[in-house]
Amino acid sequence: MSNLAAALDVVGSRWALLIVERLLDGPQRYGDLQRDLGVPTNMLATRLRELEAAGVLSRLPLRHNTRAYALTDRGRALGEAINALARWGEDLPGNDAD
Amino acid sequence: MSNLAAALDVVGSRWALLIVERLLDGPQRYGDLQRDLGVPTNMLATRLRELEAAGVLSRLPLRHNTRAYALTDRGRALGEAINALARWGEDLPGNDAD
DNA sequence: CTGCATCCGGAATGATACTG
DNA sequence: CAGTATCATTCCGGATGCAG
Repeated sequence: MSNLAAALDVVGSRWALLIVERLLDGPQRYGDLQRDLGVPTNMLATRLRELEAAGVLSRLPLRHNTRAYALTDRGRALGEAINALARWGEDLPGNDAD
Repeated sequence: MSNLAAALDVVGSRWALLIVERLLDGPQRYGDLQRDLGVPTNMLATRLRELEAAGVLSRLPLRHNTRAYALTDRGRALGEAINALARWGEDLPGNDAD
């Protein structure tokens, strides 16, 4: 399996990269991600578990019943790929040239 | 919708980036992609149609019943994102450090 | 009130057989 | 060789329920 396939195996599912992109701005809580991305709650829970298992993010306990999700070093390493993809997305039809 | 979401809308489906990665080496024919990537034939046809519609690749007629798929400029612009993702994939568990 | 699990219908994906 | 048609399976998304 190629390295690209291995990467897509981890972050190739529907919301993974969007979640990581949001976390590049700093740790976020569950509800923040949910409202900000519009991701269904069950999908968010599933992706967060997978991304945590893959070492992309980790849970930071805040107070009881409240925690934040923060990128690990491996998660932050996705920044370049995410930025490259987002820049590519700028040139797609339907995006104003700003 | 963010630029990343727009990009994933085009190349976020299961085989899209793997197909483009393969085409970065130069134009390929249907059977080449199918055997090289192990992608199911119907998925390959679907993705090729979508990627062509999105302006990522184009068909090059070779002879009767034979054509090749080649990246457009927009398709080649995905190279950076793909390479970034592939480099990220190198550091995942299960990959030897070489 | 926030963080999740479960249930269920619909969409995406995959295996295989068949056609021009 | 380059696809299409069909059907099984798996994934996704919205609603709802429930625990801390």
